[in-house]
Amino acid sequence: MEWNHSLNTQGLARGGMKKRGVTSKDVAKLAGVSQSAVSRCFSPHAKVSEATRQKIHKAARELGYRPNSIARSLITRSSQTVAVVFQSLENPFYSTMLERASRFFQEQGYFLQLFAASPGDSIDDVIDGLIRSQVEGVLMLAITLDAEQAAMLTDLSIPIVIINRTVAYDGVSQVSGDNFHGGYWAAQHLVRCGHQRFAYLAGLDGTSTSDQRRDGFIAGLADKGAELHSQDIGNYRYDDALLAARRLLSSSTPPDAIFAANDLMALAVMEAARHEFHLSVPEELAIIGFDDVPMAAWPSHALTSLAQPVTDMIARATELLMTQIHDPETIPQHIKLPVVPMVRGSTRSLR
Amino acid sequence: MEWNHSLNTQGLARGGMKKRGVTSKDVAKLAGVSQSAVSRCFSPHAKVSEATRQKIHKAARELGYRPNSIARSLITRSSQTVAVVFQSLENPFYSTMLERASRFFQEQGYFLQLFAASPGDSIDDVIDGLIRSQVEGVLMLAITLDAEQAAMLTDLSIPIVIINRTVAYDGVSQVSGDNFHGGYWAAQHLVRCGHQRFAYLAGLDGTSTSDQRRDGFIAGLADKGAELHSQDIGNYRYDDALLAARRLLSSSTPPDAIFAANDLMALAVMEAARHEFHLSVPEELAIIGFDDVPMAAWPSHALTSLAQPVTDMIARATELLMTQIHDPETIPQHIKLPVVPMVRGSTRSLR
DNA sequence: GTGAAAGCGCTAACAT
DNA sequence: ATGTTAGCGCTTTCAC
Repeated sequence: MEWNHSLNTQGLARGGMKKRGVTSKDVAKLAGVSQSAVSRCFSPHAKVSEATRQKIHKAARELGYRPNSIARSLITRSSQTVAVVFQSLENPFYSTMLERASRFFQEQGYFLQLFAASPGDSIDDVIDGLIRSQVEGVLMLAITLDAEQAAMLTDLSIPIVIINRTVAYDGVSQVSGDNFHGGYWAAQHLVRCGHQRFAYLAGLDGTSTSDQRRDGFIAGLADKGAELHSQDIGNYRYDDALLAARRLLSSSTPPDAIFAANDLMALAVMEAARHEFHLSVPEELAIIGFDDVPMAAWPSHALTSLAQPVTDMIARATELLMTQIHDPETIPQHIKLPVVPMVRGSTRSLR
Repeated sequence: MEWNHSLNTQGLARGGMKKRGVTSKDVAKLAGVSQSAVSRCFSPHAKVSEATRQKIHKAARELGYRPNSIARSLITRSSQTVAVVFQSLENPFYSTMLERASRFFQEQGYFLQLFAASPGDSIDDVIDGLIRSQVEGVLMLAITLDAEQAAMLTDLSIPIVIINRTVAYDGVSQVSGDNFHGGYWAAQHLVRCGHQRFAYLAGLDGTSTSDQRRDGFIAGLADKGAELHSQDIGNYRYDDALLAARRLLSSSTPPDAIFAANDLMALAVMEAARHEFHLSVPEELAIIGFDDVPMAAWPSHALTSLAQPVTDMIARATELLMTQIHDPETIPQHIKLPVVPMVRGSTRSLR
């Protein structure tokens, strides 16, 4: 204990020196109890007498003791940590979800580790990090895994919930909007409004959301005897969508209706159409987005969009993850939530 | 080892059962070496012969071994984790910073733990979490600490970098824009454009950014012989700013120029002015924001704003934090970066 | 109710 | 270069 003595006499006084924190042993010594008594005292179901509880808390407060959760994790084999993996936070749809998830897990007494999946890179490095840090569950924000990657985690009984992407195998939970019907509605609505040349602005190539929305859009057109006039890709990003919009609208026979795979891109189309091509929206160009981010409702944009129930989605996803963490027998679920058309000024009124 | 035997014969085969992960001991046994050899093999400066390295890696790959970083953290007393604490991610200014920070720390081999500071609540709970989880550094996104709270962390030699808030004491680093001069410029610009009634839309009450921008604004007005006509508060949030804008513009003598403490609020003012009060911007109402988020530059908004160098800010902050983590002797710095006026259509042209 | 003792999975001396 | 040993700070039997 001489070591701790030196800590208290000079370690705290001088700045800059790397010192170890207060341990349960220090508290035990000051309180005159055993180290295990201190440990019990900081456990939820403390079997300690009121008298010792007092002594220990007093000593703990004096020393500024906080249980080291790393040591706790090692012995209990539970990190009390969940991971959130994301691609990009440019879309407020995802930053909102992250914020909600963060608050939710924090309330549940869990820590949240954040992992960024770089667009180009493989996600294997992220998976490695997830396993090394022993997270107890993973929330994937618009991240796809193949079956093998998912198995790496689920084999270690680390549950996964994927938001806004669908995968073809079981074993992971997923929560997403009804992309197909969203696309379908967009097509039917545009046809009903009397448009002729329908373009699709895709999100990220090969993502389930983008593909399903496109498939629904094409099916919706087909059922009205119409077909896709043109398409381009905007990677779900504003800047890329701006470039795509310019390409689409520069055509000698440009589309008169564009369905974009998310609002961010739809708004880029709107900016380009109005301010670069001087088209009136919706008379000369109708635009529909997806997500219904708050900006879509701003009167300047008045973007018709398919609202994804973001509050519901993140709540279902986080609760599902917690359930699976607490009971590993829980069957992973595939939840598909309805999307709701929000008709605004970026599409013509019917008739 | 009988335990591990049962693990391998049935644990992996059956699903749903909670099993422990592969440890360095398992790998050692399979490779026919000591456990410490395995440990060395996964350390940066491995002093192992090529032969054993091969054997170990082969065994590790076979078993799917990954070092348990919790155990490593316990012995090395370093969690390889930094924390980011935020209030809200509604403003893309912060979600962008978070994304950048996440990628930066990940590249440096650090984990990132995310903590949400609830608006009303004290952040003592967050501080408790930071200490318990033994983070090695803390990035505060627009979070203020008082001296005592900061000392809790710095006494444990956990460096803190505060972004976009300033505090009056030393011991923590801070990176922010030059709020005062930003406000000063806004005032001078509005006066030069010929406006008469100047309103300030404050951010969150008592935050350094909001106060400094207001003080600069008032000083800028005063130097032109003008003064503040009215002010209101929007809590840095879109919705609250919308309400504030309605209050300001409903006055019998409404302002003809509003300086908002951030772009999100400025855009709310713009929406209300144009679409609810049918005012032309900038002829009847000039608007200036702060931050220069991407949306500000969209032609529909063309918001004059004071650009904060977000890329620079987050880079300086993260690098500073890493420096302080690696060398505890590093003196905390207070960095104030210049803000750059971006003149756009929401203010009249001069003369 | 309380303490002694045995680890959790790893790293880091210290021998060899 | 490799193995042996002693912990990191905590939780959790197990006696008492």
